Amino acid sequence: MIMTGAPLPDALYYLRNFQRAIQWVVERNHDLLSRPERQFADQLNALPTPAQALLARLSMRRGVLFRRSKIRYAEIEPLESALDALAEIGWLDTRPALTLQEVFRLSTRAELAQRFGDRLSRLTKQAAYDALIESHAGERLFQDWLSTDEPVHRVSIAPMVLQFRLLHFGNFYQEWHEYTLAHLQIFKYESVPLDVASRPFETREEIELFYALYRCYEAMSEAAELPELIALLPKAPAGQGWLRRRWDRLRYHLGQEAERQEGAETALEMYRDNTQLDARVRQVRLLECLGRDEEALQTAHTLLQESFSELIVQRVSRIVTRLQRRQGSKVTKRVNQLAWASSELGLGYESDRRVEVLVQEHLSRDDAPVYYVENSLLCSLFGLLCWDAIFQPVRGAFFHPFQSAPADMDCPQFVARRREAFDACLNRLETGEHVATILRTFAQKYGTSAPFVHWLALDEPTLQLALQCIPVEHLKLYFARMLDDLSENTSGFPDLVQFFLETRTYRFIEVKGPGDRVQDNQRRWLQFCARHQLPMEVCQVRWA
DNA sequence: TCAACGTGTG
DNA sequence: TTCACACTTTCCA
DNA sequence: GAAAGTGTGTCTCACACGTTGAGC
Ligand SMILES: [Mn+2]
Ligand SMILES: [Mn+2]
Repeated sequence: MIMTGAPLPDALYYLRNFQRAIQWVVERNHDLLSRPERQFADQLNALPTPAQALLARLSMRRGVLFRRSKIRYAEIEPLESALDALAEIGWLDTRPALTLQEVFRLSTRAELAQRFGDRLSRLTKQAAYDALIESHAGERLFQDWLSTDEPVHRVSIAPMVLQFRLLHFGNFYQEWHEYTLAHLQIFKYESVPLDVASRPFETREEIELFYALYRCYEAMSEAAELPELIALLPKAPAGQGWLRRRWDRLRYHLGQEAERQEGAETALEMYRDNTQLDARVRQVRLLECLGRDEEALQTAHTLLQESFSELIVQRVSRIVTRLQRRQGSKVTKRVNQLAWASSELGLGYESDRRVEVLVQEHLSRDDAPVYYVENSLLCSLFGLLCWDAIFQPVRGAFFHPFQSAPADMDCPQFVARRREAFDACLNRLETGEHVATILRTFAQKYGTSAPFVHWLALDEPTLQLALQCIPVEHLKLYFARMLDDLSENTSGFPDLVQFFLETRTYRFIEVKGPGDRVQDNQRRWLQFCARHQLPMEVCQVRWA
């Protein structure tokens, strides 16, 4: 009997997490699960604990093939019976046939050299593989490839485990480790109430669609040919949810790939009726490049009528101006462009330091410190103030405990769906509660993964200073514009901010070295600030 | 021999 | 699983 | 000035341990 005072650490912590995750999926997807999927969950429960633990362990490792000598866990004993239990129900193939490639992945150079000759030791593993693959096609047992007694096992149930992972997280990039990492507070997530109706997929078709989109993306990253990619593109999804946006994004990328592969017509097909505005702009641009001016103008005007986005106006009117000039017709006058403040500064060139830092040091004074913040300051203030709105438990937005953002963040209706909550947050600017709210959220949620908030870029004193020096009227203007379009207006903030302690004022400074120019999103902020008399200026640096 | 890299772990 | 920004070249009016 | 392509610094969990491959 062990009489130690300290509680023993749970050696099977990972199994508890694995079981909890599987259970999570079963509870929420009763109507969606196929018979084999339900059977998997039941069979898992029925397995002896060591066998369950072994499957959990192997599922968290990379790949599906493991050498017997690499499977060894202090808490899983006897290992043989755990292996047998998994093999018995067909979840583990104890004698899989392997390709040469798989053998290479599983073996060290020394072992391969012993089998294939010493000349291999002068080559890299990859070069040796390339030399051998011609003469060593086909599949064989590991013991037949190398002269060894050691077996290799394949986790043949892996696709099922992957399916449950997808049904749990709604993506492929999060893994079972999330449970451990969150438990250890290495990853911190906001806790949002989740009921049994919270799940990433509503229909079987949506699940299939996700796989299809994934396969198509994979093929694209492996530089597949255009016809193959188009064949992999699934049909338009029925709904308008997050999968539709992913589908449109995929089509946008496919269009770009098509342009690279000289498939202009295919590209146009991808951009047409695309709900991603990027794609529509690209459609106009491509028509312009093809010399189809009438179509381009037509599409441009439709787009400008449909969209109130400044980014669209900015990019499309540039194209329209060129088209009109080319056609010899009258060029529609641009709306008056307001000028922003701009100054010049001569500095000594230092190759090893960024120009932003040079300007920061040059301008910084004891009573007027300068910080290099770019987007981090205003975005963080916004994220901290609107924390409750962002993490409001809107139906369908949260479906597992490890989300750093609501699932519909990139949806155009994101703000509209939470209008009241956002208004309530912004209203704190009216009542003066915003300072307390921001500081409290900073202290309480520090490190919690969240959109807009850059924890490491800020500390409390800087936050305090910013809130003292930036008038609340200004914050209202900045935040209102950000809320107008979160995807377009949460970048492009200037490099530097300077706080004047005596007067409790501030200014933003965008640094431009020689050869650098104001970008589109920076220009939009500069114009907005010029229009509302907000202190944002450009500092042109020349090497003196 | 050793730095760089990959993998597994809590 | 990027993303935002800077830096570069090229083309055009 | 505009467009397109490329590069860079960020995101990095920290740590232990084994493997790899180039230089000695
Ligand atoms: Mn910058
Ligand atoms: Mn800059």
